[in-house]
Amino acid sequence: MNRMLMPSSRERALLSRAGIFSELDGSEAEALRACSTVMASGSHDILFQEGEPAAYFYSVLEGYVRLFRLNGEGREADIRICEPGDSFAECLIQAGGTYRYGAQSMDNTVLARFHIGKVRTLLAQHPRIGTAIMRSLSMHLLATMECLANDRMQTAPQRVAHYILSHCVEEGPATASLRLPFPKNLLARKLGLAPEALSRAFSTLKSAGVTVRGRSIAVNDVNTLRRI
Amino acid sequence: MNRMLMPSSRERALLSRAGIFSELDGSEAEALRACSTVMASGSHDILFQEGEPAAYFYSVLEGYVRLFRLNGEGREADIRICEPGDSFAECLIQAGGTYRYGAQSMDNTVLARFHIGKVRTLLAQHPRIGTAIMRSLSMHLLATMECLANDRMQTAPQRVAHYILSHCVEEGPATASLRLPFPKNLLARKLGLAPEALSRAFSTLKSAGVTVRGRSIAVNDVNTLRRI
DNA sequence: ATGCCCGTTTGACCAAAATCAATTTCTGCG
DNA sequence: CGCAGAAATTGATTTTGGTCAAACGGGCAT
Repeated sequence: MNRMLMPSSRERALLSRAGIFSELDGSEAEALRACSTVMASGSHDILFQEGEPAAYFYSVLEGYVRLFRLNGEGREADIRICEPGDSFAECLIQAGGTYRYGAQSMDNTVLARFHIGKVRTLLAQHPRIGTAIMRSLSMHLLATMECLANDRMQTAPQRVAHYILSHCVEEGPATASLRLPFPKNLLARKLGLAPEALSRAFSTLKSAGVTVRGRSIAVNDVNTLRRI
Repeated sequence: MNRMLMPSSRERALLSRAGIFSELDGSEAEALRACSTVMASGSHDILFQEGEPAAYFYSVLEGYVRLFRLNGEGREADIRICEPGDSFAECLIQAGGTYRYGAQSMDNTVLARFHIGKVRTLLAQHPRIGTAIMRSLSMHLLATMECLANDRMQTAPQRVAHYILSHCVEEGPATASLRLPFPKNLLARKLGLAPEALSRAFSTLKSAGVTVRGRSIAVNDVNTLRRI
C-alpha cells in the first residue's frame, strides 16, 4: 500500500538522493521539490501499469523498482532495474499520454513522485530543470542502448563478468570485490537472465577466479575477467 | 567519402525532413539550421566510431544508418537502424565527451550534422529547441526500451509479426500490406536477428497468412497475425 | 532445536537461434 | 539477354539459455 509522508527536513534529505536534483541550485531545486511528494511502497506493490494515464514520473530514494513489459499471455520482460538515485518515466514530460511499461517495487521502497503537468509548466521559468531532465534522459538512453548491445552480443557469463567489472572496487594490484546491494534474482532480471542461468554463469566464472559468497563477490584477477 | 553540400534551398528542403525541426517555428528552425551542415556519405562509410570525441549529432535525411557496438573479438551488435527523419547522438549534448557507439551508413545517405557545442549554446535563447531535443530523446528511449523488451520476451516469428503489424497499411477488412523501404538484411539487424533467422521467421509466418515477394509483404488476416 | 519459507543451486531436457555451408534467386550492368 | 555479384533461402549442426523439478542453505519464528 502506498503512503504519503508529510514534508519535513527528513523528507528533504531523502529527496536530495534523487539524481535529478544533482546539478540544480537552491531555487531550482525548491521549485522542483514543490512539484513532488515522497511516498513509500511495499515490496511487490505495483506503482503503475502499462496503459494507465501518466500523471507522475518518479525517482527512487530507497529500495528498488523494476520496469517491465507484459505480453498478452502471461510472459513478461524486465526492461530496467532502478536503484536509489535513479529516475523513471520522465520521458513522459514530452512523450505524454499513458505509461508505456509497468513499474513495481521490489523491496520496501521510498520514492519521490513528480507531477508531470507541474514540472512541464516549470520549464519556462527554470530552463536548467529542463537541462537536468535532458541529462537524465540521455543517461537512461545510453544505458538502455548498452544493455541492448550486451544482450545481443554477449553470453551470460560475459554479461556477468561485464557487470562485475563495472561495479567492483579494486583492492590489490589485480584483486577486486563487490557486494551486491540487492538479491541475486534482481541481478538476474537486470541482465535479462533466469536465476538458474545467472547461477550457472557464476559457476562458469569460478574458473576465471570469481568467488561468490551470498551477495559478496571477489575477483582474483580482473585481467582474466576482462578477457572473458 | 563524406562530402559537404553548399547551403541552398534544396538543402533547406532536405533539412526539413529532420524530425527534430518538426515543432519549431521559423526563427528557432533558422537558428538550429545555422548550426548544421548537410553531408552525403556512401554505403558502408563509417560516420564515427565508439570512443571518438563527439563534435556532432546527426539526423538522417535520406538513406539508412546503423548504430552498433563492437566487442574486442570481432563481434558486433546493431543497436538501432535510423531511417529518414531520425536523429542520433543528440544525447551527447548533455552526456558529452565521446561517442558511445559507432555509426555507419548502410546506403548512399544524406544527413544533417549539428555541432553539439553550438546547439548547447543556443538552448538559453531558444528553450523550445531544448524541448524538441527532449522529445527526441524521450522517443528514442521509449523505442529502445520497447526493443529490449521485445528481444527478451518474444521469439523471432513474434518479433517479425509485431514489426509487420506496426508498419503495415490496412486495405480490406482484414488484409494489409507493407513494402519494406530497405533490404531484408537491414530488417534482420533491426530485429536483432541473423538473416537466416529472419528468413525462417517469414517462412513460419506463411501459415499465418503472410506472403513475401521481395520487399513486399502481404497479410491475409491481421487478426491471425496478432495472435502469433 | 525444529519447522517453514524464500532464495539459490543443480540436474535434466528442450526449444530457439547462431553458425557454417551450400544452393537458389534476384538485381543491376554491359 | 547473359553474367556477375549480392541477397536470400535452405539444410545441418552447435551453442546457449529457458523451463521444470528437486534439493540445499540461510534466516526467522516458534
